[in-house]
Amino acid sequence: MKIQLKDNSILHYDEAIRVGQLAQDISPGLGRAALGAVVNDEIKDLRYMIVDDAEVRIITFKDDLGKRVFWHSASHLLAQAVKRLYPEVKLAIGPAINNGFYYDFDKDEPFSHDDLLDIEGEMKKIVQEKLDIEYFELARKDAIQLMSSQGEDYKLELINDLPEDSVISFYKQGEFVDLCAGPHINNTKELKAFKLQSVAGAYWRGDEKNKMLTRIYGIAFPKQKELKEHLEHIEEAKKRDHRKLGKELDLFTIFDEGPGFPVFFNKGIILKDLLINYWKQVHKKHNYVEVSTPIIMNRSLWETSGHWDYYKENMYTTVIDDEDFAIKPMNCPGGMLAYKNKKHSYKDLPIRMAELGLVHRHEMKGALHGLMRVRSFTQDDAHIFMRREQVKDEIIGVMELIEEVYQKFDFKYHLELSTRPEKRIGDEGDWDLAEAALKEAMEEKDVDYVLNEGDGAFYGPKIDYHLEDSLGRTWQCGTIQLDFQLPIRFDLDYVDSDNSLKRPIMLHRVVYGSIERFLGILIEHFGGAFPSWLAPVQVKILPVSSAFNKYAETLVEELEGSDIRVEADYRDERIGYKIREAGLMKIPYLMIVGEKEENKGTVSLRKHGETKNYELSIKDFLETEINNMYRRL
RNA sequence: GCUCCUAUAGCUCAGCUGGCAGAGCGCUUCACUCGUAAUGAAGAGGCCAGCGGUUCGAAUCCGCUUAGGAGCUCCA
Repeated sequence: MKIQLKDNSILHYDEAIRVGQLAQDISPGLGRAALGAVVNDEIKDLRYMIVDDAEVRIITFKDDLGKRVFWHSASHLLAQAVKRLYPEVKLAIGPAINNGFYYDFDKDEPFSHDDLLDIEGEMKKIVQEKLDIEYFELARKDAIQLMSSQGEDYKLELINDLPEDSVISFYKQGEFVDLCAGPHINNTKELKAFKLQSVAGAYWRGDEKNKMLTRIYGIAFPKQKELKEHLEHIEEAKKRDHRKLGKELDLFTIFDEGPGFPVFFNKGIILKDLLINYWKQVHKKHNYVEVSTPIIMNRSLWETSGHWDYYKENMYTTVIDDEDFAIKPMNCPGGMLAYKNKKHSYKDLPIRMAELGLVHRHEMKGALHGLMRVRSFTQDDAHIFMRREQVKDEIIGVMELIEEVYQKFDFKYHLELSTRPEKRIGDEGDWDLAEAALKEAMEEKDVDYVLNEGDGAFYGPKIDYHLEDSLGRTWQCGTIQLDFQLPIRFDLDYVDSDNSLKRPIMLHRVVYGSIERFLGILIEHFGGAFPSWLAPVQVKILPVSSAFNKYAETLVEELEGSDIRVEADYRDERIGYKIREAGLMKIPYLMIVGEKEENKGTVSLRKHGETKNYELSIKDFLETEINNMYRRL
């Protein structure tokens, strides 16, 4: 007997029986429950069946939901093993995440590396025991009794927070029972390949006022081969780490003498300058004007802006002539002064006032991360002052600018919209207007976004652009934030057509976010092998022996005359050695020159990542390669 | 800031249960004048992150500090 499902998948007899049986057990109140993992003979792929109300769907490990189900079950496997080895440990929560799963435990002594190996061993045993993973429900009273009998205080807290009428569901495998909404795979035997990766601290319910629990992270796959590939992929990704490449490629470093304060070397500065030049070009095109405001300003400015009261622990302060001063953590107050410097007409708006501003913030030391999170960075800021009816178009304009820049670098990114938080200022009408403007802008641009309800700044809602690093961690770079607070605090105005004074609406926005963070992303994105327009050294000339150094010098001059960033390696080293070294520095173009080339007035061109050689003249090189390169600009 | 882990030559790392500080790369010098990813030889280079403790004796064990890493929290 076979059953045909909605998506035309075929189930075999015993699987179908199981579907029928389990479907009966599912309570109507349950959103969905996993019915089990089966191996489809034809597709040879691990599959699960999910009942979504009445609809039966089949998902596989390839689906995002399939992965989450699988990893969630792996987290239960982890918890079961931990409870067997350490019965005194209390369980907190154990969800699937984007790349694996974790489980939070409350344990007096932290887990050591060896403990992880023991736990993995116990997990393997449980897999071999082939325990069915069973679903059941309890009335609130019984659920509380069960969890308190097991001393699971955290689970009790979770149950108590569930709404009165909600179904309280559990999953059971062997002796192990866990409060859980599911779904899960149906038997521990499917969890064939897993690895516990790390131990970390994490606050209970993500609140730093709560107790810090011990979190174990892990990853699991249906097949050993997939696990191996995944772990290899991580190792490869680590080679692209911008901190490692920053050192290897001589771009930047961070000395112990200045934690969080990066030091850029010449090649890093070239990259920064290229980013800045491109930025200026794009902003000019989009009709921005540029200003520059001081790094240090007095206390009264920061009191007006509110930073002195609300942001003080992140600010570096000093005393000059007995007066308090602060080093700016943000550029906006300076921008407000620049706007206020003269009266504005409604005809002047929108004013798009850009500033590459160096800001300093006293970030917590544990938050620092290479160039991604530093204490001193350059924001590619701009403040747009506009009339009410210009808001949506200005937002769209900024979105288009950000897209233009990110596309140039082929970046993968996603958008997040954060709306009004509980603690906020300003009247509801302004919030309505602002949120509507952001939403409309995104709808008009037809972009997907993640909605973070209640996650906006206290002064206004925002759109954030998140970019991925080599390990898939995302970093907020671009942001568009509406702000009602500062125009009021600084009493900004413009003269409207009826000669009345009106308050402009302001938005803050950054495209790169910070030059430093963006550069970090950029380094990891290209793995240090920058496209030729960005490479700090574009061409390296390698004479085969010192007899050809003279010829190399003439080539250097010729290329420099065409504004190519060029170096030559005049050392008495073998050509193979020079090529290897230049290759490790990921220089896009190597020009090898010896007797043959000198006689013909050519070079032997070798492109990064290729072993082929092209013999051509500098003139041809400039006309083909370099023209191509700048055509992409 | 919190939890766990880490710190040995410029870089990457070895150094077992405490007993004279090691390698490769890089650097310097010499020889080779070289044809597409490492020429050979010699040499210099270390208060084993810092401070304290245990010990006859500490790179090694313990504590504190500093810095780094994985997360959490917070943020561009």
